[in-house]
Order: sequence, then C-alpha cells, then structure tokens
Amino acid sequence: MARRGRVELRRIEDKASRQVRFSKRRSGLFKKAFELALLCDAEVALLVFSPAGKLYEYSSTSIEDTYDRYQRFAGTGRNVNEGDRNNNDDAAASDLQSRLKEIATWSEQNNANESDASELEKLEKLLTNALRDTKTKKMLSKQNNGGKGGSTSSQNRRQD
Amino acid sequence: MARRGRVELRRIEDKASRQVRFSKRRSGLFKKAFELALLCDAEVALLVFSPAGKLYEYSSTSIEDTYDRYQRFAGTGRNVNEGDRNNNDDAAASDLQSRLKEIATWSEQNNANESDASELEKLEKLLTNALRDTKTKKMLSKQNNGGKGGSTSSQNRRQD
DNA sequence: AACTATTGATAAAG
DNA sequence: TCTTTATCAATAGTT
Repeated sequence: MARRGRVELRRIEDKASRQVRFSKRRSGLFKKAFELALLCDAEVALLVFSPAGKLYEYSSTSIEDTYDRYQRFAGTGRNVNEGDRNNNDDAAASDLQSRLKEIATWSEQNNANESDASELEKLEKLLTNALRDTKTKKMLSKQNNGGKGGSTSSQNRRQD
Repeated sequence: MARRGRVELRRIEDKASRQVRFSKRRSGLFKKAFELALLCDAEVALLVFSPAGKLYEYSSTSIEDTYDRYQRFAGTGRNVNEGDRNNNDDAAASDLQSRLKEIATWSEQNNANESDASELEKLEKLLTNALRDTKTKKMLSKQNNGGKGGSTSSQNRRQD
C-alpha cells in the first residue's frame, strides 16, 4: 500500500510514473521554497521546466531582481580563472562585510547621482571612522592581553 | 525533546533560531531541487540569498541558461532596460563607491569582531536605506521608460 | 484525485 | 557546532 523501500536516486523510466512524481515533488519543492523565504526571511528564486517544457516559477521578490542580484554577487567575488573553486562557502567573510560589498557593488551599478553622493559621503565618513576605531581598539586589546583579543582571521562558519 | 507541534508559518523572530533553521531548510530545499531534476528529468534553477546576503545556488544545467530560457519563455517583449546614463554623475559616484569598496576590503582583511559588527550594522543600515531611496528617486524621475515589471510571486498551475 | 504505509525532513535538546 | 531523538511532513504505490 505504500513505498516498498527507499527511493532510488535515478531517473524514473516509466513515463506516467515520472509525470505523477514530477507533479507531486514539484508542489513539495515550491512549498519548501516558499516556507524558506517566509520563515527565514530569505530571498528565493526558483525556476523549473518540466520534461514537457512547461515553466513553473516562484520568487519571494521577483525572478529578475534576484537574478540581477545573483549576477552582481557573482561578479564581485569571482575571478577569471576559477573553476568550481569557491562556490560561495569559503568566500563568506562576515555577514557585515559581504553586505558592505554588495552595497558597494549595487551602488556602482545603479550609480548614484551627485546629491546622493554628498549624502552618502557623510555616512561613508562615519563608517571610515568607526572602522578606524575598531582597528585601534583591537590593537590595544592585543597589547593588553598578549594578542588573545579576537581571532582576527579565518573563522569558518559552516552554517549561514 | 522534539517539536511540540506543527510548524508555524510565520517569520521566525529569534535570530539564532532563524539562522539554524535557514541552514537546515536550505539543505533540504537544495536536496529536493536536485532530486526533482534527477528523478523527473526536469530543468531546475534555484537561487537563495540568506538574510545575511550570502548566495546559494543550484542548477541542473546552468543558472544562466535556465534564466535565458525563462526569459524566452515568458518572452513577451520584455525590456532590456535603459542605457541613458548621466555621465556627470559618474565621476562623483564612482569616486564614492570606490572608496566604499576600499572600506569593505579593509574591513574584510581586518575582519572586525562581533561587537564591532553590531556597531557598524547601524551605519550599514543607514547606507542601505540611503541607497534605496536613491534608487526609488531615480525610478520616479524616469517613470516613462518602465523598467522591469516584476511578477511578484509564484504561479502555480495544476499538473504538467 | 484520494488514501495510507513508509520514508524523509527537521525542531528542539544534548 | 555536531549528533540525537521525537514528531511532523512528504510522498510512492495503490485504488
């Protein structure tokens, strides 16, 4: 009356069966995608073409926007001669810093005008100062406790 | 020792919990996407940005190819939008942005610790908002050459 | 399409 | 952070 065993991970040969499973699994996948976006506040874009060539899509914002963001993101971190090297895991750095990079990139591409720039200049100044303070603070704390202050590099987060 | 009841379908407020769940659900989603492609011979492209802005991607062929197919499919003369940039703005803007990039790079290399990050987070927020306002303002001032429309959500049909 | 027996996913705890 | 465990959720095969 139900499954006889584990699901085999290979292409389903029977056409009718494949069709039915596609339908069921597709619903499941889209539901999961929706839930991830809603529960975890993530930006999700999902495109599926059935074997018959029919399109199904979901996006928490818009396919176009998310794809654009993807391209910007990929453009920042990737070099010409990478292979399948760093997908996105070791590139992580800290949340803050990757977001800063995104903003910088976004800003560049959307290329703010002068009045925006003058507005932003102040913020940029604040940022610079804050970072300088950070640096100073870190140096001081190193001097005080023999460099134990904070692991300054290579902390690998496996989970995001 | 486990779930007490059904999963509530709303944004998870607790940051740590949301983080953990994102990680778990993300794995699950990608696994399902992979299985759908393999078992059912479908073409799948999936993009996910974590709340922190980190990118995760899967595609059975390639993101670009699938997106292209999507555009052709949805293909009713959709804009390749604008090319009217204002060069006057470019100089000032790019100057600002290159400095922003420098800051981001510096920040990355010196890898601020968590308390620093929380301090900076506020500033980053201001920056983000300022840039968003910029974008909005710009769109409004253009208004005639409609940009990307943006289908905001999913489209589900029955079976394929 | 609706129904279960099973496997699979996962939230909370350790 | 990784592992474990109790439950809930997805779904393969049947009707």
